[in-house]
Amino acid sequence: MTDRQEQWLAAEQLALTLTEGGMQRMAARTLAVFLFTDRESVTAGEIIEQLEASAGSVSSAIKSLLTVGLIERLPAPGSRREHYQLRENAWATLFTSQNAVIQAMLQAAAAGIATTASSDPAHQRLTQMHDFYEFLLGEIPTLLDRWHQQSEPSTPRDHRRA
Amino acid sequence: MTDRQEQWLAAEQLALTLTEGGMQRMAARTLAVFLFTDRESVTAGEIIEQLEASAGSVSSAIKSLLTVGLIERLPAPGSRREHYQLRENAWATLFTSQNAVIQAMLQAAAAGIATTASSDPAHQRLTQMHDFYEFLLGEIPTLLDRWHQQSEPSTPRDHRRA
DNA sequence: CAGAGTGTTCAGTAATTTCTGAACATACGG
DNA sequence: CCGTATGTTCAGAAATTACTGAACACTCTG
Repeated sequence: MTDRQEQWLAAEQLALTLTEGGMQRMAARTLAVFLFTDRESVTAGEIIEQLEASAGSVSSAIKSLLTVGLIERLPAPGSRREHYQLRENAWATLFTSQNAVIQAMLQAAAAGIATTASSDPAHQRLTQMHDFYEFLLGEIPTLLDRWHQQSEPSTPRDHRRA
Repeated sequence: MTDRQEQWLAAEQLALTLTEGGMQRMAARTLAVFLFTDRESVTAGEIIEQLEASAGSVSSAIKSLLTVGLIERLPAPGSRREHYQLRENAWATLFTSQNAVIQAMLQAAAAGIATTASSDPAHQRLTQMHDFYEFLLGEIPTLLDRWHQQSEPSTPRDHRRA
């Protein structure tokens, strides 16, 4: 098997993982193309060809990736085709999108706490849950700060293991 | 509307959120019951009644929650029914289960890196992705340590906002 | 402004996931 | 032990989700 074939296998594998993590199937496969392509930017046609999918499904996948900020439309280079590429901080964005989930969990917990007496065992459980997710939510910005400091500095050091 | 009804609404809301986050529907609803019930422990029959679901689906939901360690079977208190309850650190467990996803992403990235030349733009993208998830994976244990320190100390301070 | 190349939308269909119901297993109680 | 209450499994039904294909819209080009 050629390297190229292995690459697309790895890409589909990644897409599967993303799908299990809650991402829509075609969006995940499309994202994988953006990651594994050997070009700087990609057009819808190229994605259609690579995934052997319909224009319709690719169109909506691109739309959703744009919406969540994982890819961006390139300023049209005079061509008739739209070009897209993976955004710089796509992975941090993907991670951050979990915040919405955490927020929702917090709200659900708060709603439950508001309607239970403190003697109710549920009150305790809900409070524990609430505290945990509140903690998480507070830690994430710090975490991303640390990441940006580690990856962005003007003297990019070598990350590889010894 | 009574408080009790509001509570179950909040519970179903939470279940929906969990489902969007990738959890199976009935497992999510069952987990919500464990969280919002006013009892110390719950039996399958009570869940069936609360969710108006079939014995079969509740049985498999309980099984999967047990498998991932979110609930535990209580030492039978002489009764014929099995009793279950939410485990102490359920939320941390749920959060930690994301590690598997991160691991898979790392592997996919590594597989792609291995088959691309460093001149290939994909090589760069994959390396960035790999570095990010490696960073994340390294931070999570620290994060949970901090949580346990904050929540477990013998002098449990007041978490509420001023 | 007509024609060709792209992109988008959406109704219908295909595939997948999820739930149910009933048969089967298990264990307690008398 | 037998009967009953409870739990589990699994094939099929129901519901949901995802994809396609074709009609429509837009935009550049000559």
